[in-house]
Amino acid sequence: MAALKMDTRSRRRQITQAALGLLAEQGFRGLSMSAVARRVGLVPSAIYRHFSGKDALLDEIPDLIREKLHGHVAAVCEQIADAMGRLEQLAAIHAEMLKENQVVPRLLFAEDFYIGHPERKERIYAVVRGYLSRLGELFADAQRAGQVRRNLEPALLATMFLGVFQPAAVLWFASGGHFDAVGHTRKAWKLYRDAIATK
Amino acid sequence: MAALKMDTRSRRRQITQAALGLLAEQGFRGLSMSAVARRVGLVPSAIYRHFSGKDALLDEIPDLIREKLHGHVAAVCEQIADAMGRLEQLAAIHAEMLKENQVVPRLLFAEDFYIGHPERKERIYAVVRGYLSRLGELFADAQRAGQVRRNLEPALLATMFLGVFQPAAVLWFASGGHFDAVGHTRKAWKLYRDAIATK
DNA sequence: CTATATTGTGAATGGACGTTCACATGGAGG
DNA sequence: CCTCCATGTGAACGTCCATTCACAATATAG
Repeated sequence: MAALKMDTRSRRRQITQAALGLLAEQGFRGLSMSAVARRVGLVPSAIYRHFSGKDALLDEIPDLIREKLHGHVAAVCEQIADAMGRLEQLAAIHAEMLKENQVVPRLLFAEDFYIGHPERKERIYAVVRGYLSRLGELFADAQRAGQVRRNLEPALLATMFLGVFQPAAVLWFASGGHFDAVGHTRKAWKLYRDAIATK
Repeated sequence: MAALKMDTRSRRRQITQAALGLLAEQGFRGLSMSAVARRVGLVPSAIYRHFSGKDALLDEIPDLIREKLHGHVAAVCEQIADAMGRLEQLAAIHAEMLKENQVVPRLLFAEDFYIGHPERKERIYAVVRGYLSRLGELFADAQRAGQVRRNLEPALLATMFLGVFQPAAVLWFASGGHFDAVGHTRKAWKLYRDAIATK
């Protein structure tokens, strides 16, 4: 029954990843110390060798999400040079990776995560704003390339970009995975692209 | 300390309303039997005179939400005759009533609500689809009135309509009420309206 | 006014979860 | 090979919550 020993550095990574996985798959409710421990093959009390408590573990999560989101953008930017092409690909990625990206709304609407920890909500908000700001840069690129009308603010463009896949994500989630989020996102993107394109 | 007696019919309504209020204000976590009882001025065990258990109480909630959503549409349709005017007003209402309408995402992402009750998720999905279907009719009206291009499916139009205010709602929520959802929704609606308008 | 059914109360129960602690174990350095 | 510290274990504790139950209070019918 005894689990292999592991140095704290690796174990911490393993534990935070397990927590993120549980959050994505089962939501905040499934994120119990027992469940985390089970997932890494340990006993609940063993977690306390590496984290002072559940709070310390939860505090790691916003950063993991930020890295994940920015990872998507970075990957797209490496593959594609065209500004609008990048955005189109990003929309598609969001529609395809709903399963993993459920973490964001699930964490956002998990009250237990904020109760007594208002700074956590601010951190999540900062992550979202950071992502929107990055999207805004992409739209500004598209404007400089003459692909998007210059009278539209990048911040508005970025926020509305969320509207391209977010409703589809919600419907996909509510339908238990049946709603065709990829198809809807493709159509919505085309409409949005034409709406903001230079005439 | 003894609370006034009340017939089950009225008490049930009072209790379900209290539950809905708690859900809107504090989220699913705040929806404990003790909190519900406190809000109606009773003791937890008294709730069981009117509901067989928490499950029976929770089962009432989707219908309450449906009535609320359809109430918005009905009110707008009474006030305004023009199809596009109705939709514009609906978008504005959604942006203004974020505080109350938080119930929808809060319930949607409350895993505790579904665990062991898959039919509840289906019911919420049915409520959302019903609302989208109603929105689709409004867009079909606008198409018949020659205000919206006929080659766009009403279902797509309705879902994308959610994208007009939904990202603003999420940002408003994440920012703790600071994000200007009303302003963003107004701008987003204008862009969307022009994108789908007959040329 | 009195009897009875309905509604409200307070204490107690059981389960889930986070956390602690005394003890066991394994692996790296002497 | 042996020692010692970091890591893992299992049992126990406190808390919170939903639920139950014996009892009290109240309204209403007769």
